[in-house]
Amino acid sequence: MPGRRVTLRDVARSAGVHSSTASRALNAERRHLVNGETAERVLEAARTLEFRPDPAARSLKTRRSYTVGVLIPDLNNPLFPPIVRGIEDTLTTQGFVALMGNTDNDEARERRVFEGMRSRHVDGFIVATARQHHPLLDQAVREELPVVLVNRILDDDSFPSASVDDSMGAQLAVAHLIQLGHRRIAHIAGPQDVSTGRGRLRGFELGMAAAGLPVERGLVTFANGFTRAEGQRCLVEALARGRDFTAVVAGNDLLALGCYAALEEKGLSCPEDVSVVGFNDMPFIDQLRPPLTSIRIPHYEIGAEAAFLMLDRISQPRGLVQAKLLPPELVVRGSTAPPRGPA
Amino acid sequence: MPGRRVTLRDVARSAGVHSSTASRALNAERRHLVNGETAERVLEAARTLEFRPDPAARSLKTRRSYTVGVLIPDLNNPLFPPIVRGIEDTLTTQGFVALMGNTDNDEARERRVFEGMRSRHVDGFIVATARQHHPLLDQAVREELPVVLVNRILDDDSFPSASVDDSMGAQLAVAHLIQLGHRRIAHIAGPQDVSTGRGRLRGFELGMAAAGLPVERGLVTFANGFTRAEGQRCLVEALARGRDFTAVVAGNDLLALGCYAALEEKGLSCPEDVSVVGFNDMPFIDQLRPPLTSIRIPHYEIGAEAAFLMLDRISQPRGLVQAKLLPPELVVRGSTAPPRGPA
DNA sequence: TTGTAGGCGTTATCAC
DNA sequence: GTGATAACGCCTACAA
Repeated sequence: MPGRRVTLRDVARSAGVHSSTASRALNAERRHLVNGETAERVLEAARTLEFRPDPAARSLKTRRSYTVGVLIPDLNNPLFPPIVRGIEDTLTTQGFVALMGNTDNDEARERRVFEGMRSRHVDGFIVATARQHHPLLDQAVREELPVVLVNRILDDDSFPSASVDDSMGAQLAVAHLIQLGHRRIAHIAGPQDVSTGRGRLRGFELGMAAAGLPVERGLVTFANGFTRAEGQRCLVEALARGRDFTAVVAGNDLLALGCYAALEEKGLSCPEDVSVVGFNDMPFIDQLRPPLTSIRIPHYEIGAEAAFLMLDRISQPRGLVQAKLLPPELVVRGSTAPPRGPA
Repeated sequence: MPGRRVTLRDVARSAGVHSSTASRALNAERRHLVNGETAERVLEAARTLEFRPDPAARSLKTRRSYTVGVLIPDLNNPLFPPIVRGIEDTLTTQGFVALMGNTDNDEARERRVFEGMRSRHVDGFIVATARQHHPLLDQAVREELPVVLVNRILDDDSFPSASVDDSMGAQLAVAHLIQLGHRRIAHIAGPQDVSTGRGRLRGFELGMAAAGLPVERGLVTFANGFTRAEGQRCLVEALARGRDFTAVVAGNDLLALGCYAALEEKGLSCPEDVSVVGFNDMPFIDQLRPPLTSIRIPHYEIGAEAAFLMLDRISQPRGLVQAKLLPPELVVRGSTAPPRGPA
């Protein structure tokens, strides 16, 4: 029934004050400049009128758009929906909104999306696509646009970031297998040009070292992508070198699915012949045969954390650059068991 | 290196005209009101100065934002990522951008998201959350904001919509089972207050009728939600009535997963004892045991189609109201087989 | 503590 | 065909 939109003046009129007073009362940072009782009246009026400040008008004045650009490779990757939700839910609490863009890891597309957002004056970029060298990030920095990385880290800590402790995750996986009695453990490592691939490999090595186990050359195989096909190729390759391992830590769940396929192809069974641990705890992997043991990553929380970092950044562009590292969690299912024979 | 932002006045000054003239020259629709030569000069100036109109200012005046709000229940539902990508990819080609909001089917949250978008002057709403009665839609209509439904239809054709032919999908499933030799087929029907639930039930009935098979009372069980738990509950219930069916058409894949669980619980096997057909062809259901036969829905295309309808709507608010119905496709996998004994 | 006035960048509506 | 002026809704010096 309101029909027309409610403006600040309407609120002011209804509260019997001037619009500037209303403005002050409604802004938490300037509320102290106004009589407590008056402020209360304004807030009350705003509430009953369901006043919503117009971001366009505000933006015109403050040079803020209350909008954040989110760059992800591909929303269809099940990793990203929960991250995006975490981002969105958090931004919403502060009246911000997210513009989402899929880049498909395609440079031209990435640039197009970036420009589209920049021209809409986004207040910052949350980026999930960071490779080691990234011209877009440089440009954002030049234009003093805040950038927060999510789920990826660069080697130098030049950007705030929210991600999972990949190394710890891989260590959890290795420790679990060792506790089951495994001694010879293989690793299908993800691409080494992204931080997740590197971190998990390092964790694997650290985990083995912590148990005093050598990581021999043949135990690590490098995948060219986080795909099922690559997982299959790599494990087949590793098996071809002579199956001297009883367990595999896969760089992520898709690689683990590839391991399932490779084992089936070679007539081996999981977990009887080879235990498999995934990474990410994707939806529905508990429905696989066998249900996949995996490292659960708090994706939603990572997204939320990234959004918090962005909000910080927007209000304090020169603030501390933080790298939030969230702890992963081991989820034991049916794909891991003690090794068959004596090690 | 520009440092300061370039405004319309800068362009005007540089071209030696008044800002209103510059504005006209830069707007393709009003360019004819201005001397061709002058216009050329303005455009040239704009180009060299790298002028970018401020969307906030423009939006404040025109109430247009080149932005479309997308309301979905929950991005984590694997249905939606491809739909959203279809929407986004299509909008992008016309310089539009999507604001995404998750409602969790919660009315308060829905309203908040809606308001946030409205206040950002979105040019329209693409809505995936339509139940039969929907105050938000009424409000949008009152404010003359275009609304397009995606993946849902209302009974009256009051809104443009893009969705799949649910009835045809269920008919495909039934026909497939009949061809395998099944005669007594059960249906786990989804909630009847959403169009997908109703459409699939109708398709089931039509498919049975087309084969001259009766749909007896006990063969249809109604789920209270599209969840695995409900699927399990319903099939257990159906089995308890006396297992006189050899196949089940589930209202969607999650319900089908529940059927798997129910069969396991009762010591029955799929497809030997009971064939199961899902609906949606979610990612990774080909990895289940057995891989699930399902009805594939062209989600990306549905999203793209919805975006096209929205763009039409924005340029012609009074245009024809179209309901696009895309055809689904049967994907046969391991969960369906001929019935064991003679019917 | 509150009000006044002016402006953010753009476009619509008048005059000329 | 072009220029002047006012407004969109909000914020913020500055004055009272």
